[in-house]
Amino acid sequence: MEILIAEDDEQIANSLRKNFAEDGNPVMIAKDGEEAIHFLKSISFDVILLDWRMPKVSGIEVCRYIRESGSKIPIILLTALSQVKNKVEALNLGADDYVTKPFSFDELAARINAVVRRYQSNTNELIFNDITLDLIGRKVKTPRGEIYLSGKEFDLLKYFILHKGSIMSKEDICKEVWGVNFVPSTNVVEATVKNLRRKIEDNYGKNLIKSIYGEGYLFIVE
Amino acid sequence: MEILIAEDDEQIANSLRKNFAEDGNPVMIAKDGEEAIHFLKSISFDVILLDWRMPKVSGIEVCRYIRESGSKIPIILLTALSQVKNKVEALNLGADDYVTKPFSFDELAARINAVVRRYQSNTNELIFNDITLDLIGRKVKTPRGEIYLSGKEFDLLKYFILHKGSIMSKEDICKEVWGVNFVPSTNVVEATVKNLRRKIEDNYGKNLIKSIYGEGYLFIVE
DNA sequence: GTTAAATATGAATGAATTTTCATTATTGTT
DNA sequence: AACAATAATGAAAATTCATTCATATTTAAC
Repeated sequence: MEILIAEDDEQIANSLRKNFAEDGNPVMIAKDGEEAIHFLKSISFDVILLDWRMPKVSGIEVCRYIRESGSKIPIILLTALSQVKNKVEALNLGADDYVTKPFSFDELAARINAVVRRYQSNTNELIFNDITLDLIGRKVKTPRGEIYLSGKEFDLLKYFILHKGSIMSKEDICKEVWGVNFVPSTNVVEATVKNLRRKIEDNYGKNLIKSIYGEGYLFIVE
Repeated sequence: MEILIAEDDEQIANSLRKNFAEDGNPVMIAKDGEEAIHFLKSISFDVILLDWRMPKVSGIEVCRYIRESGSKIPIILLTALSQVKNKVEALNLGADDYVTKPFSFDELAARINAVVRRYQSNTNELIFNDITLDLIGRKVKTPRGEIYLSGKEFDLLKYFILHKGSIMSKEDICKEVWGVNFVPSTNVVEATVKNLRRKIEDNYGKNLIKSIYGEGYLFIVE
């Protein structure tokens, strides 16, 4: 999880960096609000921690800037200002949480997780290795570009990825993808699997959809 | 905003109810965790406030129950337990925030807003009056049932609702819905508007898509 | 290896969707 | 009111999609 910390107190910043590093989370430190905005323009983070009082541009201004630019990235204010009016201002401006110094690192970490979990659980992307399904735009992105799938193919791939690693019977596939409680007497499923295979395996290079004789299909996860 | 409060201390519960009522938010009070779960089964809320220590079923158990049942509804723990380990436990279990008693009502209200805002901004539904677009399932629900829209019609309606109340030029519509940076020499847009009008206005009864001569279209919001 | 069941495939069909076009209606301007 | 520009409409054409069918291939069990 990539974390951006905007904090002018070097001691606090480094202590945080050390703690996050122990959990395996890379941290980038901006020494003021201006630098934070600069970083945000080119790098993408999972969460942003902002001190309120900083040189040049304050944390609350950075928060306002981020939300006005349309980004929904999780923001946590991390400041010594403990007055209710400050908290209310920050939260109403679009901050997701407000933690007052001094704080426990464990609590901060838990709050970050809560906020990031909520953010990510609601993203409309389904990611498998380097295949990304945009569930709203109904597009499939891979490092080699976009694959164009028809409606049924997209639904089927979505079902496969959601149930990757376990065998999916044709009954279940028909129920979910075709909305019928029986396996059609024809071979629509096989035919659609065929077309889907052609499109994604051409792009991906290797076999992803395995047939399990007599049982169904298996989307391979290594 | 419908709020469920699970709190066995009647005084606190009633004080909260009064405060929320002043802001125009209806509140339901459960006197223990069991009652909270009972309410949750039949009524839908926008946010849930849980006391930790309660008779029969504790708040943390209610929280666990809600998340295990698959619901993503915002949950705030509201308790006297101020230890970090309690906060961490609750947040890791799926709570969105943790507020310790005594607390400022204004801060609580701001935290509720933050959590609900994040929840709602990420739902995959676009709601306009009593028309609901399911952006993932690509279905349109109205009180009279489902309307079936074709792909382009759905995209167009989505664009209209997202930009309701302001005039949309054909250039912008073409860019967003058809993915082209010019207005086609033919009248695809008008033709699709026609079909969309037929389908939703039949169902809705009144004119929703207004043509602005020489400028574009306007989705009416009263 | 043979066999029967299951799955894969290419091509064809049929259905739905998107787009086009010719015509009619509406709007704002003079 | 007449005109020109813009928008609406119905129906046809073109395209895309989902499904079917006949045939080929693969699989597991004997």
